[in-house]
Amino acid sequence: MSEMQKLLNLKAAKAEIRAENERVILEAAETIFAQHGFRGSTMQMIADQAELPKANVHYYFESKKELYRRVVEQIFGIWLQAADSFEQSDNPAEALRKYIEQKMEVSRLRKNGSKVWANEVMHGAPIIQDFLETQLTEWTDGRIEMIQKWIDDKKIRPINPRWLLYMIWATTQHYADFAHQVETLNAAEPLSKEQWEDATETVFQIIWAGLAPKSGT
Amino acid sequence: MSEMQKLLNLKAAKAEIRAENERVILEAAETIFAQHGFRGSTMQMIADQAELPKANVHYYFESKKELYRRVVEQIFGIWLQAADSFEQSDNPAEALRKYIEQKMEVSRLRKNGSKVWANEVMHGAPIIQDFLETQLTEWTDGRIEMIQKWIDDKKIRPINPRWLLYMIWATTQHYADFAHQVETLNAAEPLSKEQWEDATETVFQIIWAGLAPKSGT
DNA sequence: AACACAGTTGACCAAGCAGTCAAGTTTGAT
DNA sequence: ATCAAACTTGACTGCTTGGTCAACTGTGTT
Repeated sequence: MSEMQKLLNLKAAKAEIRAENERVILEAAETIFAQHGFRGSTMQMIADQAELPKANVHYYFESKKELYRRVVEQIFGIWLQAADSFEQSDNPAEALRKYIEQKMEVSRLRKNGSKVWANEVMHGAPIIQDFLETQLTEWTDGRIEMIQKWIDDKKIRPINPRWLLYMIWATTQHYADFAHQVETLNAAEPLSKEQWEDATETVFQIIWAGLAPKSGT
Repeated sequence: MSEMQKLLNLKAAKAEIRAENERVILEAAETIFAQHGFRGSTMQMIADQAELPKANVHYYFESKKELYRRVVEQIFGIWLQAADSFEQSDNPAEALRKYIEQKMEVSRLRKNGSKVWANEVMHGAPIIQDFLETQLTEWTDGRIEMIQKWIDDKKIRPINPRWLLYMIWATTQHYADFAHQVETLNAAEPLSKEQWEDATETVFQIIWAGLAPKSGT
């Protein structure tokens, strides 16, 4: 075993502990930040959620802000990933269906992340303003161009693509950000699998019927 | 001047001071709570915004929670008021147009209120859960019945009315709650009057075209 | 056995904050 | 002029909380 190899083994073992702990803390932080917002969350709450002493959380993340930033960055990654589904088809109906389905899945499976993102943006995006200005702007402009092309090709009716995108974002995120309201209005029950599917289908149906030049899928 | 009259005059004068100060404080609180959330806002910030000493704010509102509750209750009133516009016509297209227009106006003019509401619901509605369970549930059930009747009368295509309502809420509130994102994507400019009108019209057009049995308004 | 080093943890501290209080001021009535 | 009652306000207090620190543990190397 060379010196180098030994060092690498040691580092690998330690790195694993570090990776696992960071994962646990990030997950706990996402939950707590989603429930209480940035200021409403305490490092103690996050530590309790992660089942670690508070000082240990500070060992892995310099500050509360740093931890929060990491959580928000993670969400943005997921957001972008879902956004890719827009590219999977050249057919407007299929592309939109895939994107809406994907965004609804994110709302269902990553409810906490969506809430943290919503909170961050609602308070003026103090942490991730640069993401909005660079990556989000680029992605949005690209998609607008794409939708405009559909319009030029008479594949969909002429509407302002920007407002269409906002409509999709808003509607799909609503099921995460306003989950509590949705559940209260659903006799205090979480939506069932069938309800999620029905809601997804309805959102797609209304939007697509609203866009199609004549009718049909 | 009777004893009673004198007392009433005094009371009226004092009541005016009280009413005015409460108004100023509530407005300041709405702004600050919208920007920083409940925990992120300090009584000092609210006092500064209202241009009053902090102790004076506490003279009019027992506690931060009490002040917050009053702000949220006020928003709910506005929300319900906008909701009335749904009733103004028996014609689905007109009723929906009025409602969407009204909700977009609320988003434009009462951005801060919308944000406070969104924040409250997102964090599990700890303060206004009773409103959700009573008034909001009643209103929603009523509207669902109404939309169902439109469907039964073949005035609109058969969709689940509940998801339609959520779609309208989500889309219109998006322009208030995510105003910062919308502005960032609009070259850091607030939407112009024309853009607001265009967005409103597009939202209505897509939804209505998505609902109409055949086509046209 | 001695060492190095990443990880763990209870105890502590300084800053910030909601809420209090007691001493003032203003206003209208007599 | 005097009084009462509502309003005003600077100074204070006790608690919460982000962050630190120094002592400790576990593990693999020599």
